Amino acid sequence: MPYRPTALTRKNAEDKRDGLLRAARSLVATDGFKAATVAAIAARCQASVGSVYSYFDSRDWLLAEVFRSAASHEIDTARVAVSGTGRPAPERLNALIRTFAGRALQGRRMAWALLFEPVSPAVEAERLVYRRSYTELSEQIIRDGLAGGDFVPQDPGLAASAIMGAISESLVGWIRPDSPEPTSEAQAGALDGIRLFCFRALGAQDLTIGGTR
Amino acid sequence: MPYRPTALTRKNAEDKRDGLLRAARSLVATDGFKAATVAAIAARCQASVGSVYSYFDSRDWLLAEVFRSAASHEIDTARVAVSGTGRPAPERLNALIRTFAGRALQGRRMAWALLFEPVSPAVEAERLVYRRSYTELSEQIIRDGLAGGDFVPQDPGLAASAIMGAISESLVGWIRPDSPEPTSEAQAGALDGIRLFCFRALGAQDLTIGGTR
DNA sequence: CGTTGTTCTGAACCGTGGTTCACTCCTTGT
DNA sequence: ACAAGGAGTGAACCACGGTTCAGAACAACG
Repeated sequence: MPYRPTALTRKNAEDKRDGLLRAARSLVATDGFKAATVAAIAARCQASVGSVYSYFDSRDWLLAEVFRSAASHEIDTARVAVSGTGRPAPERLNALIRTFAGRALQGRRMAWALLFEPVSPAVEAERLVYRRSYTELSEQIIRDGLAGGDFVPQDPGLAASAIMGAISESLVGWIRPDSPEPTSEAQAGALDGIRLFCFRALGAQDLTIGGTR
Repeated sequence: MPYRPTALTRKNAEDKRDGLLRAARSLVATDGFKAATVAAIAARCQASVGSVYSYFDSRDWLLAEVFRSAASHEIDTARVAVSGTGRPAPERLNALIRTFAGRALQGRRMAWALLFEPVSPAVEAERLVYRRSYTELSEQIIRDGLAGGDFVPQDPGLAASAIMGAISESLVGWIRPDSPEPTSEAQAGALDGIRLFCFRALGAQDLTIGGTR
């Protein structure tokens, strides 16, 4: 029954919307999509459940937007890391692996949410484009490497999928919600193992190209 | 209100239980765990919802048992396919890939259910041991191959995970519920691509060892 | 047949969390 | 001041499917 909003009209509507979005995102980053109930999101903003629905059509849309924003941030980061068509493909692939796996190990809960947590179909659709973006990034690098003779001939699409799968599966043990925080040595070791695995799989001649650093 | 059971007392209790299990399994094989509601399972056996609970403690347990039985059948098949400690590791790895991927492409809906469909935590726990079994199978082969000098030195655990991930991810596009049935040529092509990818990743010298057939 | 014990039945119940909407509170215009 | 209108509120609503349980249906036995 109290009415608290401190001098904000629809001028601040965008702010409010962003606030809800940020609240939801923070909940997801901490405890996954499951925990981002409408009630919890509203509570974070001292808002009411009902008001959420004046900014979003449904919880699904809200969460889809959260996913989209978080995912596109990840993708953008990766895209920057692998950019530079002139750079050697192995080096760029290494950058992709380092960025993808490194960031996942940093923000484990969010990575889990983005990659593995069961979500509603609406959010799953976003995940599909997210994964596909990564795979396409990888595929382009492989194509370039193929053209430059860095890798042995193969189907770039299949290779890209397999590589993303290999990385994901290697990661899943580390970022599973109830798994203990890995030591940084363990992380480095895993990361290097993944890199070697992928480089060998692609048939890169020099496994140290675009090496550890 | 009618009472239909045709002359069956608790002597046939096991049969009835099996019937429910089989009904559930068939529903899962057709439409996934989601579709295996208690009501649907009961209906398949001309049983009532309530009677299901005289054979199973809960739906979760029932589905966990369905998962266990289906999964262990898969694992057993794979175990047989890769058996023979004397056989060369590359050949055994190839058998694993062929069995795993081939069977998944055969029974796509069931493979989807076992590998990817979102399920309750109780069933997810079963999935964990299922995946782990496959990974261990793969890991053992890699260890043997390492000992025999078939593969280049590497962490067998990491390699096993990565390989399972590579296979799974390469498969997911083909067995996703709404994806079209792939032609057998496409299947063969994908399978061969996966095999080459894995062999290269492990650093097998002769990629044709344990080859297409 | 009655009695007793067992199994089956399915409508009602329940927990959960997204969604709605009649109402309240505040701001703005006159 | 007061009316109009927009924003916020949260309890009630709803959908869904798993779970329960009081009673019906049946078989076995005397």
